[in-house]
Amino acid sequence: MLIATWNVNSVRARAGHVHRYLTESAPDILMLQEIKCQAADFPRDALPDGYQVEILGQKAYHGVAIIARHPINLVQAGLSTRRVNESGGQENVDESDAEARYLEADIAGIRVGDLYLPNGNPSRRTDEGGATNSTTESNSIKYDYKLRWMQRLTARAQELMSSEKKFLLAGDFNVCPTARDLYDPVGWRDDALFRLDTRREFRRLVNLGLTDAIRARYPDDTLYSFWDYQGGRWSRGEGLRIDHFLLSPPLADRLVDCGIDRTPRQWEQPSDHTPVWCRLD
Amino acid sequence: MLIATWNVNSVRARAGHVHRYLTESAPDILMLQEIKCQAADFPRDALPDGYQVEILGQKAYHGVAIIARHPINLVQAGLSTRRVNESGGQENVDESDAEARYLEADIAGIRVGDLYLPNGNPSRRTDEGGATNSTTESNSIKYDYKLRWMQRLTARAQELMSSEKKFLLAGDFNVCPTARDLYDPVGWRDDALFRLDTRREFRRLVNLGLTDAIRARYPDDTLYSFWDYQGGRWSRGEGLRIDHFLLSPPLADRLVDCGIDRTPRQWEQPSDHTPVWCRLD
DNA sequence: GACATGGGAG
DNA sequence: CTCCCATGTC
Repeated sequence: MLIATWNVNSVRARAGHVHRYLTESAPDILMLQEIKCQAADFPRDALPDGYQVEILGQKAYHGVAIIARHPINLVQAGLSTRRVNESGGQENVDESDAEARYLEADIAGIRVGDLYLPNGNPSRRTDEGGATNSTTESNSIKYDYKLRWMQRLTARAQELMSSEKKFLLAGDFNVCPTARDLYDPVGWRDDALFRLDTRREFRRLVNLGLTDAIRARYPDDTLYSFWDYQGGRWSRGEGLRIDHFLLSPPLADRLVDCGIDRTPRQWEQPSDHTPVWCRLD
Repeated sequence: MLIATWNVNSVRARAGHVHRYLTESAPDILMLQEIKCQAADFPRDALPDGYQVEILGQKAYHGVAIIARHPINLVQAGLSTRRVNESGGQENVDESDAEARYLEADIAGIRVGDLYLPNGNPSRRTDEGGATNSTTESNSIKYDYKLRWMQRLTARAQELMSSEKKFLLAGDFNVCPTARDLYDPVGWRDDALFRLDTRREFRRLVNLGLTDAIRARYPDDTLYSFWDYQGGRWSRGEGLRIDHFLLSPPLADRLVDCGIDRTPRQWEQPSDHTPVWCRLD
């Protein structure tokens, strides 16, 4: 069972890449982030024969999709616990569902959560004083939103830990878990992707008992999954590891191999992210 | 000597097409219209080895360029007679030079004028009366500008007829000379490309003694050089003949063959125009 | 319908 | 740097 995750930075701009990746790597499941379109605009011709797709989309931004060769049984879209009842009753939409960032499904006996965690920058709110030029620093609205979103994700993971046997969370977490996971830890000290508060919240999640597959398999390697378009980061080899697979204990036991496939980052007009994959027996 | 003209509708969007056309058809001279960029942004990699280019560009709209395998000796950019003097003295810019639409050069002993004539639509100004709902029709500002531009072009052609032996004018004239030159003469009766005033002004130009090469070679054929993107005009075969070669008498005598090459209109993401070409001995 | 622009986002 | 959108031209 081969499972992959990929932030494609617009599935319409990258339909050819998605088709090529599915054809050449033939994953059983591919979880996409930042599809940047509504479900109706998802390019179906990106899917080779035999693949199906479930989509949580919105206009212009965010958006996640799960592509698989097995039937996809949708469990929930969004992170809120309350769902719409069948008689059209009250839906209690969590703040974390305002944007299309989370899709959960059962596929071939595995529960998968596909997520696109908020970036959170700018991290600090800067109130500029007039003549004094004084600045007071507090968390920005966007950073607070990120932290709350992470808390909601952790709550969901907690539910899954209690109730489910086999599940994984994969996607673009927008978190560098440790200083080894980015090219310039000092320069990024205050960035929402690496701030101590971010890493602490990520550790809370992992400490539920999840396994960061890539780091478990390669404890000491420098591995990145994202290289900014700006500043020639790819050619300088300056990236971040922010796309992750978190495996629940029974799936961690089934981990055969995993890796980061840098090939698609070298294709024409690539996404700034490249696929991360896991093979389970 | 093979000479071609092509409205490319953005040379940056069509750099690959221009390169392919130059490679496959190998014209000695290619005159482009609607390059839609400043000279500095012209994609030089559109030129195969051995070709050079002279550009009159501006931001976003219009813009003409002459590409050739022979040295290009620029004569003038724009239609005004007065030029900048070398000591930086007064330049008398004609109204017709406000937009980048005309470039004239000597190449291999031939004077060529590359032009992108104003479209002129909307043709009529409509003053809506309030309660009465009356409308008075007079020429629009854009149509008047087109007619004046044509008059200035005719004046330039008159100068060339008097002083020069061999010259041609080629480009996007935005004029259907006769009812045979568009798919729906009745429907287009009032359009700036086919209005009687437009055709009359075009005839004044031709009547200086110029030869409309395509029509001279194919007196009775239905031939188009432009098919609107909208309404599936290409697939319906509904076009306009608005791109022309006008030859002065000595060049008309040297006309070996000419045609409209519909191939590039069938390439991926094509221009709405296709190249028109002439072979002179 | 397919270019251009400028602004917002990452 | 490379997407998205809205508006404007033809």
